[in-house]
Amino acid sequence: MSPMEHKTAGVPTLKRLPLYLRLLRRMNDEGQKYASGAVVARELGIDPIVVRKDLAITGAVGRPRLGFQIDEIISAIEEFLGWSNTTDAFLVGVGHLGAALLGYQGFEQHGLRIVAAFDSNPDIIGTTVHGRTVLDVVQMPELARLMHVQIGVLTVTASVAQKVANAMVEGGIRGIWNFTPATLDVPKNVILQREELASSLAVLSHRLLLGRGSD
Amino acid sequence: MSPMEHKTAGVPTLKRLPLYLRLLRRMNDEGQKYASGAVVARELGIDPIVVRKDLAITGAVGRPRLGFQIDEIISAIEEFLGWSNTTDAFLVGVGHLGAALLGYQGFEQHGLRIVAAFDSNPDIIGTTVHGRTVLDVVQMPELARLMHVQIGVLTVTASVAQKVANAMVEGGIRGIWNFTPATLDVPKNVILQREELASSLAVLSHRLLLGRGSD
DNA sequence: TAGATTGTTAATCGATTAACAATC
DNA sequence: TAGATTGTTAATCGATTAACAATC
Repeated sequence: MSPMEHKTAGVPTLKRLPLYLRLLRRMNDEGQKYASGAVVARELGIDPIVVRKDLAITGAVGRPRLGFQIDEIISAIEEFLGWSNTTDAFLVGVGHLGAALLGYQGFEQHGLRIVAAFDSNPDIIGTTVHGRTVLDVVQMPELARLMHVQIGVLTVTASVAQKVANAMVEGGIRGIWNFTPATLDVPKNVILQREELASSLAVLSHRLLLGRGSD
Repeated sequence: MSPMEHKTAGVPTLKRLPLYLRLLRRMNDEGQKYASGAVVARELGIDPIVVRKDLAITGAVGRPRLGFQIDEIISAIEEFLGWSNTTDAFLVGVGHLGAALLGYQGFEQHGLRIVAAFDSNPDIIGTTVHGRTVLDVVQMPELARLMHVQIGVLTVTASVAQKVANAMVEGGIRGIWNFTPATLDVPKNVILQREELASSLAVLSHRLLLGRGSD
């Protein structure tokens, strides 16, 4: 009940919160003042009880008959995820995927600002990709320390992933968003988030094989 | 026990299977003949009991003391995921992300071959991206039917996602890999796999906020 | 008041973890 | 034989689903 206390949520809940947030922001843009968990559930095709439990964990309080005041529930979710203030991030590896992520405008709405991009390829260093000059990766750890960068986005080839991850840790980076297939070894206090396309594809492939839809 | 019977696996298991597969292929390339679940577990930082259960579901049989014969276990996982034969896919939306996915060589190892790319932008139609000429999206449904394409990779902007998804369904596509933030409405027999970067980021952000590492 | 929605408590389900017998 | 590993059975944990009282 203390104001700054932070409940911990399960991974399934955390993964659903951004979906609610996106919908609620849209409803807010449309000028609506209240949103009920029931409506959110219907719109997203999620069980209403799940929505209620998820929203409850953010600490938001709804009103029977009306639902949640939209600006309040949006703030509650943002606070809970740490998205009320943007966190600075470095991106290392400006290949196709890295460039695509640099070009994605939506991250700021999710509390992430990629403030600089790095590569080791001399042909890429010095070029400008989506408004950011690509710097030499050797400068990365020092700059990370200087700028107190918290998150590293890792879009290099698998063979150098561990080396770059080490450099990120050296630079004081606390969370690594790993888009490579490499299994990384980092100190226990560093948070790893793996983005595994193969895993998603496996779920799709297996379901396709079973021939069962989204029921 | 019938030869073509297919057990159904939970999502967590399905997401881990590609990790095992990648490691086992590498061990195979290194000339190893046997791999124990224990070694796989150690290498990937996963509980050995989980690995044993996951491998068991593919139908593979190991030998005490030795482990699994590598070529057999690789085949078992591939069969289970439907990755022993590649499935043809169409990609629609050749923006930054679409181009990045077209450039990714690894999909064939995961049973996916993107055989054609489509867009609606006249400036992009006709250009060649990573060896594939971009076609007009109006041709997509007809070609999908003709070529019996099973999977559609959706990398368009959110505002046209539903329309393109409808066209994919019209073309007989059975599984849609949705890289847009849109919530899609498709017939029950069509399988949706959503790739939600915001969800991954939410998990990372929340953990960062709690200050707890990967323990 | 009547009715829809919240928030909580209980029941069910599935995944993870633990324990151990079987096997080579 | 001894010992490592498989495969199975049981226990625990957490998430989902169900039921219902409280509230505006």
